[in-house]
Amino acid sequence: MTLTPLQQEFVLHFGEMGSRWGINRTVGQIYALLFISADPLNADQITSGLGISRSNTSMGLKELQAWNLVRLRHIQGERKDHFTTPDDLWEIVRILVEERKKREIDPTLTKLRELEMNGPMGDDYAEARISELRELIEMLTGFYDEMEKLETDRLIQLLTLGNKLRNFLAKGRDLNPFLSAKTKSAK
Amino acid sequence: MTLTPLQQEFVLHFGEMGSRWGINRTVGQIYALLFISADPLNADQITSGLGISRSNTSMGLKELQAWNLVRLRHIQGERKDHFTTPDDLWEIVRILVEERKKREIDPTLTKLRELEMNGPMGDDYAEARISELRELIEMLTGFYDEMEKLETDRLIQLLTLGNKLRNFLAKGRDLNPFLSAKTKSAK
DNA sequence: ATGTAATTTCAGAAATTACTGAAAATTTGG
DNA sequence: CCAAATTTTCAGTAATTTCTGAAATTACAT
Repeated sequence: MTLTPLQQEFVLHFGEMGSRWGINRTVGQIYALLFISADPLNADQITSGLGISRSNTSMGLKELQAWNLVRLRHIQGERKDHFTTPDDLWEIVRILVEERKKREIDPTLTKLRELEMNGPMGDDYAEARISELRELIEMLTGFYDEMEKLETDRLIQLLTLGNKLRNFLAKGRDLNPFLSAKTKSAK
Repeated sequence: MTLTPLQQEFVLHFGEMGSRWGINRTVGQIYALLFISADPLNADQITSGLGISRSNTSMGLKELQAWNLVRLRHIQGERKDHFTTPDDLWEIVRILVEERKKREIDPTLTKLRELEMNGPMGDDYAEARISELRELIEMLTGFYDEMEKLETDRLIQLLTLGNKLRNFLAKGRDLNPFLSAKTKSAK
């Protein structure tokens, strides 16, 4: 399979960005190719389109499926497996956030709770810092859970509120005392 | 310098998570150590505390400074440079989001705009997909810019709104027509 | 100015991660 | 159930990244 010049450039960019996104070059390229292809592709098309080995394609697809970013789609009358990305970009965003949370945040939250569980160990500053960090992460993931529940058009509404947001969170109203006495001074 | 058992475990965890966060093990460890240390540390303390080479410490600190995650702090009467993380966790969150946006998102946004600029290239599906993606990223970064402007306590107020959020974004009110006719059907 | 302390740079070694080709395993159509 | 097609696995190799020690540079005190 030959890529159009536009596909080519898009795919190469995603390959280069891959390392910053925590995936390797070919995984980035495979994803990009599926993303800008109108129809589902089979593994051989990906292999020839990207000029990589068939086994590399297999591993890349496996990783993308583990990320939930790629779907298997059977094509009528075709024997080979075909793959595609979700059409709905919002679904992709949800998946990305969810998976990154699972991989990058949840393990740390678990570890922090575990460290707190082990009871006071006489290391006051470190203990304060750890529980402060845990509280912060809980607040952020709590907010994420709320946003997660919103239907897409409600979410868009929130994202495009613009300065109406500042209005809603009007001065002096309903202030949360969370930050009142932080370790700031303790350091 | 010897670490307390609590510090030790915290530091090791950050080291292990480093690869998932896009930094290497020692950089993660250095950051973690500065984070849970009550006082600023100098490079030799970090070196002995983590059991790494002096030059590795130097490079790690350099990278963390490029990330804006550690600060140089001069200690009265001390000749060596001392380093510390910001005390305020919210500041750390802002820095992290800002830096990740800069590294992981902005280059792609630029590339997408560039591809669109190169004018229609007769690859309709890819072009539609690219502009859809650009619009989405612009919306998300626009929202980020709004949140960026909020003072910390206003931000906390928003994050802890809980189900009041759903109330505010009440059914049928002020719906944004963004998603009305997407490429969904085009694929 | 000079010597010492502190930091950075950098070439190569070590470790890790990515990729390939061949072989094994699985799936499917007849 | 067989044979062909397809996919996956995996051991070895290639490529990349990380880390170190030695040398170079910079900062500082006297």
